Parts: sequence; structure tokens; C-alpha cells
Amino acid sequence: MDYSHSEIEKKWQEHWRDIKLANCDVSLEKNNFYNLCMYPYPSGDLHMGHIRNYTIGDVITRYKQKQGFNVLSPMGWDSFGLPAENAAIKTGIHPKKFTEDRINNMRDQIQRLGSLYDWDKEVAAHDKNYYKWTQYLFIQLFNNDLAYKEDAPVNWCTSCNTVLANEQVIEGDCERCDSEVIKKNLNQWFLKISNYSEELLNGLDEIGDWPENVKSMQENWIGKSSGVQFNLKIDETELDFDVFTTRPDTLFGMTFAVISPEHDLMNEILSISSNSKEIKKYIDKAKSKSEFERMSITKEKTGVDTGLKVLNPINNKKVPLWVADYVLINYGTGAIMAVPGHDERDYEFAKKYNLEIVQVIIDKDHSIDIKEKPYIENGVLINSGDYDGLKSHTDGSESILKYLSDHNLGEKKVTYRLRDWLISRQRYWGCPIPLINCSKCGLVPESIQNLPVLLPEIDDYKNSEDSPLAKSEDFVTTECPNCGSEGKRETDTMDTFVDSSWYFLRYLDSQNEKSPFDQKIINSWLPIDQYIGGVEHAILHLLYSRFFVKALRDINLLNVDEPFHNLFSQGMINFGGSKMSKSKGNVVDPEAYFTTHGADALRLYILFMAPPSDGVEWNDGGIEGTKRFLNKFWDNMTKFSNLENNKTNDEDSLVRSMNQTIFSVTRHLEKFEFNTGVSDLMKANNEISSYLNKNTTVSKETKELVFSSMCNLLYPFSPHISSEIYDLYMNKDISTLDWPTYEESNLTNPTYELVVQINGKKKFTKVINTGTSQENAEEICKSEFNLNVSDFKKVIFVEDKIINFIG
RNA sequence: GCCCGGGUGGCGGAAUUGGUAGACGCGACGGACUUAAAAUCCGUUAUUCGAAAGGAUGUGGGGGUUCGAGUCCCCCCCCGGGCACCA
Repeated sequence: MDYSHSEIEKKWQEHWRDIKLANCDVSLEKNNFYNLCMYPYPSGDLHMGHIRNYTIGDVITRYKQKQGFNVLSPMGWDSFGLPAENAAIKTGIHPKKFTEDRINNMRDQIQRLGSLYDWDKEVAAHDKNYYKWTQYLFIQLFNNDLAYKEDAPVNWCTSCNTVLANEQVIEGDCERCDSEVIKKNLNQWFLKISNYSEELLNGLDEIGDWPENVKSMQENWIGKSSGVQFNLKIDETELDFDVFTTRPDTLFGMTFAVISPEHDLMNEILSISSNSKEIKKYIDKAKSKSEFERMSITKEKTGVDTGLKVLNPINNKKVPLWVADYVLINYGTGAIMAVPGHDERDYEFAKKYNLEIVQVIIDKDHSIDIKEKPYIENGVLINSGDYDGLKSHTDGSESILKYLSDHNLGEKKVTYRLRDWLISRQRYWGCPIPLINCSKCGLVPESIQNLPVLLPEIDDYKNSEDSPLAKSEDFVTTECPNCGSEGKRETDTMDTFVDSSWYFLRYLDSQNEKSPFDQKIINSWLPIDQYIGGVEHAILHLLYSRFFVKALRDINLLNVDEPFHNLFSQGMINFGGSKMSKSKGNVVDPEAYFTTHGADALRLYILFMAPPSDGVEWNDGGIEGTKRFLNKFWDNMTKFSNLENNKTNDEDSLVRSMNQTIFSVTRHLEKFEFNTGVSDLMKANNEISSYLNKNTTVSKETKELVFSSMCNLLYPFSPHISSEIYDLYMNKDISTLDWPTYEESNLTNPTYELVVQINGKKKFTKVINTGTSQENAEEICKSEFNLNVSDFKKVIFVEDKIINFIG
């Protein structure tokens, strides 16, 4: 029989609201647990990814509540961003109205899932009471030299008409719209995340429980590399430049040097090079190439000889200096020593342009042939003067480094791939950057009492090169807060990742009108005990937020090193082989399942279908199974409540089964193994079915045990039905019960099936008493299977498991 | 190329420290109930040989350690994700 889920779910959701089950008093200082699901972009409709995220989060919330924690579980909206603006361009609906309609719709849907959120603390990035403080924090960063404006070659999406962060360029294309990204020189705002490269990297070792893959993605992204930086002088000039290498041991193998076309020294080189016409042409060509073309590996390397020579600092050998765009301006020093004998890229280049190739490392068996391909492994130095015979990777490197540093030519150096975070966006629907260009004082932050700098009303959201905000004369023209003379406002808005880098701080004090947050509360509640969200945010959001918190710590706004202690990344839910998205038309709408199967069944299925960290293909059939389980559970409990009060012989095993289920579900919950937790409950339900098939009575104690354990254990997964059943038959609100505990003595079955092996192969099984000794087991094997210990060389006995006769 | 994951029935997936591989669910098949169907209930379901009893094979492939390997070690293949002309 189908139980009436719609009615029940509505009833309990109202009840939880009435008793304020989700409301958290953050002023308490004991037993706090901050459980956070990533706040969503308000796309308007909940998709299966959200359902998965918020179900996992709610399991944790309810489980931790039952363990006596004061759980904070807030929800809010990442509500700035492109879609609202694109919709405004298309339909004329104001982005604010558009966004808020969608938020309202989505909030309703989230509530139908039955998850507990403290809505009193709700935040929305686009709310002026929120972005006021985003601006405030930005000004603090600016005042502490952590925000700066600079001309820089930036990634420009030709379709979105805006700048993108490096992180938002995927294989040369825009992360959002897949259009081509080109390079452009623009004056842009940056946050100095690179100041924190080392700390962001080291923090990964000290952080709590994070998925390995996320840590490794962040490590890759930060891209630490240790080596040596040294100076190269251009022969017969006063010019010199630095190069960075991780292989100082190959210094004698340098047969040319390469400088990036964008290098600062290029103007001087052009003025003295005999080949300046060619170089100029080459530079212009490199500039016009897209980022992707430049980066493409398949592309053949190109370059131009400058005609100039540089001096190898260790032996004064003169080698040619080339310009080539395979050397990137924003890594290392933008120039390299080229060692074609021991570097693949230099090798390719040298082959193409017929440059000298010298071998300076030889392997143990002297078997390598540098004429075929470069040798990039370690070995022993040759052709390296006094250094011949040294091991390349240890003594060789160190000795050559010592020479360079002793002669003040170079030093040990660490470089990072991570670059500063570009946050300017030439878009309307974002947080305005609260800076003013004063004709006298230069760049000046808006005064704090004038915040927020409100988004102006404009008629036309379309942007060309300039941000749409530039269209509002009233907005742009203002007074300098310093000297009162005429100033012009910045017209760019911030990357929405700035909004999401601190929302979890605002939750704790979302109504505060005097400051972004209360430092005391933050320090007692952070780091967040459990953060849960999609693996797609492994780098961007998580790295930015970590940086933000460290920066705020250093300017004394809080005292926390890492925002997220434990992180859980759920896998993505796919449909028809690819990620669900509206544009692909492969969205499975959760809304329908609320009606047909109910929130409880949907929650249960999404937990049951796979380990939550795995990506998974959506499959309709499975949800029938979980609904079937809930129906059966309902029926079983109804029947069970009607059993007469009289103890039976089957009860002991039922009691054991309950204890085992408590033990197992608890263990699985602790390890985020929800799929197996659900299967434990299904198993237990089957036990109850078979008890009901055989018995018509049960003792009062066992009846109560079955109700309290089953409803309690099911409660985090499917809270409505478990609340209803417990209320119906035990007259109590299950949410008020503590998490159940098991009795150690009731976990073990009195008998087990002994596996009898001969030479490691299973031959027989026999049910015997738990705890049977080897001696007795051998006796049993003799009488049952005619196995005599004396006929075998050896007998291996593992208590309560196997006996193995070897002969 | 480098760095992380992962590979188990028709399918999703289970298997503390090495100890009965395939829990739980889906699907399929058979039966009960029904005029019939749906729903529900009961049973079967890794492959293969066999009428059966029973045997053999089996966790991507190949070696190894062990009384015993899905689990540990070495080599290889494939899939997913991240990074990638990073010097």
C-alpha cells in the first residue's frame, strides 16, 4: 500500500518550522557544528545535483543534532552573475526582479525536500545589505596592498564581452559559453592571491579531511617548482636578464637562450638588434594569436634570432639569443637558458633552426644517443669542466648552484604557476568595485559611510568594451571622498567568486549593520566543520575562499587559518552520458518526483544509488525500489504495532539485528557511506518482514526497540515518514530522541557458519557455536567430514571464520 | 607527458585488519492472488559442464608473496578527472 507522502511531508515540514528545529543560536559556545552546503546560483529550478548536495547535508545536520550538537545549517544565494543580465538584454526584465523571482521559486523547492535550513540567516550576494560588505572587504584588501590595478594581458571572451580569470578559461575557450578567448591588454583589478601560494599549498597538509583528488587539483594549480634563477648578460651591451631553471646541472649544455616576445627587455633589444625588423614582425604576430593557439602543443615552435649573444656565466661561452613564443611571459622570468640536449622543447626548437646540441649528462650504461632525442633523466655530468663525473641531480646541481651564488650570479628560487586573481568584470549584474579615480588624489576608496556603492539603474545592459555601468553618467561622476574634487567611479563589477569567498562568514551574523561579521562569533565557529558541495568547485571557489580567509586574518578581521575543516565533494549526476544541463535538454526534473514518489523516496534513492563521491548516471528504475521499501516499512510498522504483547523465541535474533543495524548505520554515516547505510536499513526491514511472517506477538520492550531504532536510523535519510510512524505508534516526536546506541553484547550471533577448507579451497560448511576453539572445531570436522588432523601437514584455524587443512 | 581516482554479475553497487566474492537494490524468470492486468506476496537469478548429486572457472591482463589475494608487491592495458610548451 502506498502511504500518502504528500500529506505527511507537508505536515512535518510545517511542524519543524513551528518548533524552529533548524534555528541555531550562534551565541552558544559549546558543542557547535557548522554544517554547510555550497550556496546555489539561483537558476530557478532545482536539479538532481542540488538534491544530492542538500540531501547529504541534511543527513549530516539531523545526525549531528541527534548527537547533541548545536548545528548551524544555513542557506543562501550566489545571486550575481551573467544569466540574469543576459535575460535582461533579451526580455527587458530587470535583473533584480528576474533573480528574486527565481530565488523565491527555488526556495520553495528546497523546502519541499524537507532539509533543515536556518532561513533566518539567509544571505543573497545581490542584496545591497550583502554587497555593501563585499565592497567593505574589498576596500580593506585595497588598503592593505592586497588589491591592485594593473595593465595586463587578459583573457577576453568575445561572446560574453568580458574579462575572464585564468581559471575560467578552459582549453582556450570560455568556461561559460565555449566561445573563443582572446588576449587583450586592459587595466584591471587583481587580488594578490600569489602572496599566499606557499601557505595555500602547505595548508593542504594541515587541513582536515579533504578528498585527495581535490587536494591534488589545488596542488597542481598552485604549481610549485623549485630551481635556480640566474642572470645572463648580453654580450657587448649593458643589458642583462634573469632566467629560471629547475635543472642547473645542465648549465654547460646551454647552446642558446630564449626570451619571450612580451619581455620587458624587448624594446632595448629591438633598438640594437640587426634583425629588429624580423623581430618586430614576429612580436606582432604572436600578439594576434589567441591564447589557445599560443599554448597549443601540437603547434610547431617558431622564433627569430636576435643576432645578439649571451654569455654562459659558468664558462663565458657565447651563445645566440632568440625570441620565441614557446617561452611564456607569465611563468618564471619570461626567459630561459635553452639546453636542447636535455629538454624536449629546446630540442625541438634546436632541430628546427639547426642550433647546436651538446650532451652534458650521460646515463649509467652510456647507452643514450642524444642525436635521436633529448635525455631528460638524471645521470652523470660530462662536458662540464670541473664538474664532470658529478651526479646530475644531487652534487652536480648543488655545485653549480654554489658557483652561481658564490659569484653573485644567481640563487635558489621557487616559482609558482598560480597567478594573481583577476576580478574585474565588464558586466552589470555584479558587485560594483567601490573605488574612485580622483583627478587629484588618484585611486581612492569610497568612504565606508557611503557604502554600498549601489548598482545604478540603466536602460541598456548590453556591453561593448566598457562595462554597462559606464553608461550611467550619474553613477560615474562623483566626488572624491578625500578632497571633494571631481572623481570618476570604477565601472567594472567584481567576479562573483568574490561574493562566494566570504558568504559563509556572513551567515553567522547576517543582519549585522555595523560590520560584515562579528569577529568573536567567527573565531568560535570557524573553521566550518563540514563543507559539502560539487567537485566542480575543487579549484576556483575553494582556493579563492581559502585565500580570502587568510587575507582577512592578516588584516586582523578574524583569526582563522582555513575556512573549511572537512570537505566532502559529491560526484556529478549525469543523464544520457553527459552532465545535465538545460541547454542540452537532458534535465531530470526533481519536482515531478516530489509528487509521484515523495521527497523521502527521492532522498533515499539519491543516497542509495551510488557512493556519494562517485559520479553517477540517473536511472529512473531505482527510485521505484526505494519507494517500495518505504511502503513496505510503513506496512511492517503498522503490523508490528498491532502485535499482541507476548515474548517469542524469534525475538532475540530480531533484537540482535536491531543492534547490528545501529552499529552498522552509524559506522557508515561517519564515513559518508550513505548507500550502504540505506542497504542496512533495507536488510533490517527484511528481518522485520520475516519476523512478522512467523509471529503474531512480541514483547513490549522489543516492540519499542524496533520502533525507536528503525525510525531513528531512518530519520536522517527520510525524516518525514520516520517522524510520522514514530508519532503514530509511539506518540513522540522522533527529532527529540538521541541517536540510538547499541549493546556490544548484542552484536554477535550465537552461531556462525564455519568454512572448512582443504588446501585453501572451500569444501564444506558447518554451523557451529561462536567462539568454538580450534580443538573442538577439529573434532567437529572429524566426526562430520571424516577429516583427521593427523592426515595433514598443518591446520590453520581462524576463530569464527575458517579452518583450513593443508596436506 | 605528469598528478589523482577507478576497472567486481544483465545493471547500480557490497565485501573491518588478507579468511565463504557478488550484501542491498534494479531488471529478468517462475509461482501465488485476480475473470484479467497492475499492485502485493513467495521463490530463482555470476559463468560453465552435468538429469542430478557434484565439479570447474571467475573481481581488466600477466607474474609474484601467502595455507589462503577483489584486498599486498611488480609489470602492462583500459576508463574518468585534473594539469600541461610551467623551463
